[in-house]
Amino acid sequence: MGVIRKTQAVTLLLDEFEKDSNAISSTELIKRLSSKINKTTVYRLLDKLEDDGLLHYFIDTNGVKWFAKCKSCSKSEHRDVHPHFQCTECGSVDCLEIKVTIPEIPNRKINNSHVLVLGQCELCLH
Amino acid sequence: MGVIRKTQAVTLLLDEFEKDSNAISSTELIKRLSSKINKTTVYRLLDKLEDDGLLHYFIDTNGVKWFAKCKSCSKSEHRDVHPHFQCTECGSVDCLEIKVTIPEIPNRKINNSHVLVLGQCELCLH
DNA sequence: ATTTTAATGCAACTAAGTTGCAAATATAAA
DNA sequence: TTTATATTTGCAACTTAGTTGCATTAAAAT
Repeated sequence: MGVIRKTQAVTLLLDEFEKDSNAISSTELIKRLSSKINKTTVYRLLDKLEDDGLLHYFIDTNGVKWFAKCKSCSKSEHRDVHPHFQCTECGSVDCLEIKVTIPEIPNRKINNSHVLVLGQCELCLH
Repeated sequence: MGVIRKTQAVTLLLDEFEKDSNAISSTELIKRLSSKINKTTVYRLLDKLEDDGLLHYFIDTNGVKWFAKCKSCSKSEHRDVHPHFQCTECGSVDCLEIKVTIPEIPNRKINNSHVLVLGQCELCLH
């Protein structure tokens, strides 16, 4: 897979991630773009852009999928594996620049890890 | 909420967690119990038992909800907040006894964190 | 300008989970 | 032990996220 053509839909979708530096949920994107892009296309593009290493995603505690721009990933590897933070009050999600170390585990091979930190964001702490 | 009566359905559901020391996905539970308990009841009981501190849950990278027994939680707090491991080959999930430390983050209050480690389990490494 | 192939929209579908309500069943009270 | 009360359950219908097949449209290559 992966995006091959720079279509209008690709541009519109990537624009949303330029406007919004935080993560955006797939359903939110579908709402925002509903007048311009069909939801099937949104889902397909998100998949492709993730595949290309332009976006990464993760799933929050409600099962909602969130996407955000990658900073240093490529098609061959998602190097940009960082923790995410979700505010339990306003629900907003963003990427954390911190490093979380997962210890070795006997008899298992660790390939990857997903860390979601829950708490109150800067705004909601007031 | 919370479970008040020790009904047959509660017993059947908890039995599944006695049989299986790993985590079990909600859909798997619904399948296993389909002849005995209605899916609505399964969902409702899982919620209640989670609320009571008998089970905890988390969501995997596919958005599937997994439940497992708690070891030291109570109704007032889920103390048993540990990482989970999912095998990328067979899909099985279990609880890890390791401790993962999340560093402080400026301007945010951390309440909780969810860590999902992905890799190959003991069996799939053979 | 024409051809080729990827991308898109649409409608119909699937699968997970939820809701309202009537019927069943635990538990408490008599 | 029977009766009353309140929780629990099953069912059917619904919601919401995401997927599939296919015909049409739009990039890009020729």
